[in-house]
Amino acid sequence: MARPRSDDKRSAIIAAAIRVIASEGLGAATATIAKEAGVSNGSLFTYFETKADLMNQLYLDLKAEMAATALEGLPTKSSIRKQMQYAWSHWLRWATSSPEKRRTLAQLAVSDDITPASHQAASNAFAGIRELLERSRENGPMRAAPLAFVASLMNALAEAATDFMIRDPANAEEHSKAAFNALWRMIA
Amino acid sequence: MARPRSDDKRSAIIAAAIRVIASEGLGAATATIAKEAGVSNGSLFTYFETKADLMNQLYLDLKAEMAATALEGLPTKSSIRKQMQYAWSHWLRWATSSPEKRRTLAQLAVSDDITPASHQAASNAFAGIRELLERSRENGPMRAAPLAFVASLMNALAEAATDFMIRDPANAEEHSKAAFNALWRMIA
DNA sequence: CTTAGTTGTGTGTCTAGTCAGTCTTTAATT
DNA sequence: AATTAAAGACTGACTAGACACACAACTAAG
Repeated sequence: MARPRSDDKRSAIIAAAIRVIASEGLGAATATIAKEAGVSNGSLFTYFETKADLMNQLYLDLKAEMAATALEGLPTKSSIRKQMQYAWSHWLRWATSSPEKRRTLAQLAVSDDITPASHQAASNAFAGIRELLERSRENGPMRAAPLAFVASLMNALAEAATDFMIRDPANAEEHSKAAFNALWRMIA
Repeated sequence: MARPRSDDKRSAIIAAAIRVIASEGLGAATATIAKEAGVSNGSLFTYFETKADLMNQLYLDLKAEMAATALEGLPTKSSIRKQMQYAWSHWLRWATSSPEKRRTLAQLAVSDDITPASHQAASNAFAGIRELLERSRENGPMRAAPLAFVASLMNALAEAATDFMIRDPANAEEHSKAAFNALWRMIA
């Protein structure tokens, strides 16, 4: 061993990438990200082998943070509906209150250099939410559909609701509730 | 007047762009698109001032085609539910049977160089579908929500269902129906 | 004193858009 | 119908700039 890598620097690069990609899109230069993070161009590549590698790790970090936030403090003793509602509102609150993270995540989600493995891993991070969903729909009209299908629909609703909330922040809370009720009608 | 521009060439460029962007993403070089279209590098720029201009026109063309396909042959005498179901199935059928167009459209939809004006124009192309939606929800639980909000949710469901249908073509028809029923429960 | 992180300049590659010269079409004139 | 002139589309080599990543020199940790 010799000089160790610094977690701070890794975080700084990730944080910088979020800001820069949110404002410039995926075409953002690694040099710009490095500068924003306060490290040299070259150092970025000791923490991330390639730009694509950075993108993939960033994608995972954000997805994991999103899922964790949704489930943090979940009232596991309450009814399944209450639990789902809790996760939903925390999920959308995270997304609307971190617009840069959300913007960046949206870009990454459709990027060609996120590998299938990363998409898979991201989906695993959502296991907790999928479990809630499974219990929510178990007696509902979609009980026979593939869970992954129902999860896609839920995810799509969350994305769309978030977009709308960001565009119309004054009524954000209302939109969140309306979308949850819509989801519940759909699955339960 | 002198030598007129050829509609064929414009179409060839648009068609080539669909193919190339579907396979290489938005980073595709204009030279690649021109070659695929069988025109010279330079000619592309007599039909489209800039690459961004090409992207915007392509986006509009695709959105318009999608909306037109959904409403083509609409049984205007039938119940509103039947009409909506008709539009829904045609919409999803177009998207699943033109995977390159769909892939390209998905890329463009989140691209930074689609102008707000283009997004606006694309939304106008959906006026017919929005009208169906308005009538569908007029006595339903979302009657008080902004129509644009409900439209976003519907659009999100359509996108998600399409993705799933492409990944699991054997059960495509089933997924389409399941998603429509989900939509209907949500709004009507 | 060895190992490995750090730096920033360097480099090879790639790309959007340009341009000088050429070719095609249309319209006017004979 | 034949000739001519003007407009402007067509071409592909070219340019100017950007970018991901390599590297040689240097520095800090153990």
